[in-house]
Amino acid sequence: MPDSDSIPQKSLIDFENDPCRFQKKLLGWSHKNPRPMPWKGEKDSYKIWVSEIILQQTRVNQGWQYFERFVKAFPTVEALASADEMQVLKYWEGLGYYSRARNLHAAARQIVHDFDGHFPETFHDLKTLKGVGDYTAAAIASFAFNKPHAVLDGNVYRILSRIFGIETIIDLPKARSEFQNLASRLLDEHNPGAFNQAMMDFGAICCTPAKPVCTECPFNDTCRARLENKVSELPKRLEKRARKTRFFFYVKISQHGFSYVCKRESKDIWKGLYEFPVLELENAEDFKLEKLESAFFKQKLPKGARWGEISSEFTQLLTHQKVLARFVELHLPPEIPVGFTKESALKKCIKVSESDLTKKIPLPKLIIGFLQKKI
DNA sequence: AACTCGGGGGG
DNA sequence: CCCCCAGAGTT
Repeated sequence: MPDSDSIPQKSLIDFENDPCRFQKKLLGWSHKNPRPMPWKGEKDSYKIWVSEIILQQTRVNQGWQYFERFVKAFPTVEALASADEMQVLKYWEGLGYYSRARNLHAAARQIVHDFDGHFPETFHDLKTLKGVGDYTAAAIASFAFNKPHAVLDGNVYRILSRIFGIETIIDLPKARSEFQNLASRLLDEHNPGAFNQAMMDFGAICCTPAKPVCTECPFNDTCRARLENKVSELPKRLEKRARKTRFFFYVKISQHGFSYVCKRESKDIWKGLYEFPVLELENAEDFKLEKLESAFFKQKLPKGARWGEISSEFTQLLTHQKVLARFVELHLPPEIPVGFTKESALKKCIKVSESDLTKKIPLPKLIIGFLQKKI
């Protein structure tokens, strides 16, 4: 372990005053390590925008099928703006972070109305779009319009924290400005798109979160984390919080080939998606029909209604919570209308055919899992 | 500044 | 299991 005096300070900070040297190493690496992607070389700002939104907190492998389907269904900003939200969400089904889809849709309408259908080109204007923050605005500005804005994403945090040995906890707001300033200083202003692309490719392929390939890294001679044996400790993050478990008891109503679903409106998970009438329970011991009967029907089941079996457990892991669900079918005779109860949980339901349920209604993965297992 | 929004792939 | 991913919005 070399003491810190033996580390050549000058060569480490030298990148900040000599960004060209950083750029040369990075772009040299990029040239030797091409990373083909479906949207690379894309000039259509609309498609660049869509790809950036889809890729937020999402791996390329997970997102690219969605991207291709999405731009095929909505080839232009006008097409997206004139679609309805349920249709847009259906194309997002299974991808997660559904506010991205709702914001994308709303922003398409912003572009048509506020920008007269002309895609905004400046960082400032881009940021007025819903769902477009610092990262996405910089990405679109640089990729589509060759404007000098450095992107700051998870890759960039990781790369810079290691090369410069920055121990600031990256979840903290002050880290954002610190890293943004550094990234902006290093940016190749004559080639911002290529620089940003190279940074992210480098982070995805070489300076990876676990087991980075330092032997092939162009910065391995001066990387502070490597010299100090801290590669696995950087970047520094906040401790994770514990995950809470929630219990959802779903009622799948079956009535001559139709079901009832309601839209999740509250400020909670899966906003905008649809689900069966649900009773949220306090604990796993409450999965009992009496609970449903008292909550939904005030103890009195409609005439002719018949319960099915309570399903096994279905679970869905989210970042901050775990959802544990059971389903039970309620067979209803055709003549009983949905307004059979005064319960608000059922009042807002819409009646859908089994085929619309899977083809048109955007559903959480949890529900899809139940539907597939049932068949 | 803290929290929340999904889901998947890899160690 | 745990980590984290081409982040953003809300409180």
